[in-house]
Amino acid sequence: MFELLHKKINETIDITDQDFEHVKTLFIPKKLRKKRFLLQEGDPCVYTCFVERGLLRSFRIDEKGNEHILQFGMQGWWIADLYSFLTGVGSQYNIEALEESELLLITKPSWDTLLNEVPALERYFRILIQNNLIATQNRLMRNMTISAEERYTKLISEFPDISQRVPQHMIASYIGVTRETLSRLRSQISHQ
Amino acid sequence: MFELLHKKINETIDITDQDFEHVKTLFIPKKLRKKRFLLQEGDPCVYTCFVERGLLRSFRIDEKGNEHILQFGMQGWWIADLYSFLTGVGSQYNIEALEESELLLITKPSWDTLLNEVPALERYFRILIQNNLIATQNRLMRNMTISAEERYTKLISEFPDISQRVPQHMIASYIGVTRETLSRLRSQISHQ
DNA sequence: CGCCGAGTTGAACTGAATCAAGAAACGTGG
DNA sequence: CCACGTTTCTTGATTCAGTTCAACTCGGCG
Repeated sequence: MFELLHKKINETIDITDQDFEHVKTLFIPKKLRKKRFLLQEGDPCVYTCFVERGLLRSFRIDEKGNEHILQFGMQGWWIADLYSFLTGVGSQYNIEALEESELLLITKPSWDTLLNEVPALERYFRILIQNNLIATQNRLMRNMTISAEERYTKLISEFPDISQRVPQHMIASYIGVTRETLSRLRSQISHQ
Repeated sequence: MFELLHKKINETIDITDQDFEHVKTLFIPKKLRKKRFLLQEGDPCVYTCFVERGLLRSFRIDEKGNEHILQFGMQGWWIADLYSFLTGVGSQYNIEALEESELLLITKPSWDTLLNEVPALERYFRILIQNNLIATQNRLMRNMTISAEERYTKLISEFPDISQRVPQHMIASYIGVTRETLSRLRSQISHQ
């Protein structure tokens, strides 16, 4: 259950087996079935979630009822409503399993404990968040500079398996267009 | 020169005077005049920059020659091309002073040294980057969910002084519209 | 004085949204 | 294992927010 988390942490920092044993005690393993929610809009985000296996998404629903996907959480990634997790206020996002998933959850108090007791993890999380920030900045700039078609083709070339695992209307709402528009873009692309 | 940095660090972590004296030795103070560049697209981003006083912006120029602003760097904020700084590859962004500014610069080797010698700063930077990530995610979602007019009015209400300090065409390129569009939105707003 | 960057305004255009309808794929219960 | 309802995807017609191109004004500064 903890293999992937152990591997991921070891990729960025050195962690002793003893420290990792301590890490284990603070996480709550959870299986989540497809279409089940880990977090509903309005509820405080009690857990930060590491995805050992499966696939989740975090998304928001606007006034018109349209979904907007902030993030896909694939194996080895973290997913949460960060602001809600840190402050305890009601969440702006929903988090839902797109596949049957195995998760490792940690509460804010446990996370604080963990960072104090295993200070080396500060660096792990700093680098994790740093990479996430870089990726989010890139996505933001892409949304401002390139067309919907380019955003689609780049996404597919970077995450080829996404089109097998995620329904098209969700890919549309990730790149920031309607399902109809993405459908038309795809048919254009296939007719060269 | 280091007052604001000291204050900012002290707001998030406890740092001894001795440690802060050490911090001081690793930064390079620099004054940058209006319209001068700290970083040009293509050059590696050698420094991460703390803004003691003044105002900078980081931006990209697309194939059509349009500017897109990633970030404004106000007093007390950090600014850099993070990816270039961390990896050493050529930068995607330009960084330019919008006002006469006083900066504190640190190189990657010095920053690495700093984090190893003053481990408490890992937490400071983790939290700094965390807040930046939250803000960037919010901006991304706003771009996908609300109209240009709303993005403008929200920006102005959150940073009221921005409209005094930054020319309108840069505000336009920050919210992701052309200068003409922003000009029209503003005249609509003023005629209720 | 003349020039340049910043802002405004108008007209034509366009990429994407919206509204509407139907076809295909899926999965759940009987 | 089939039947039915739901979700997903497609296609067409229309509308709309924002872009593009072009011309003009204003203020500051060398």
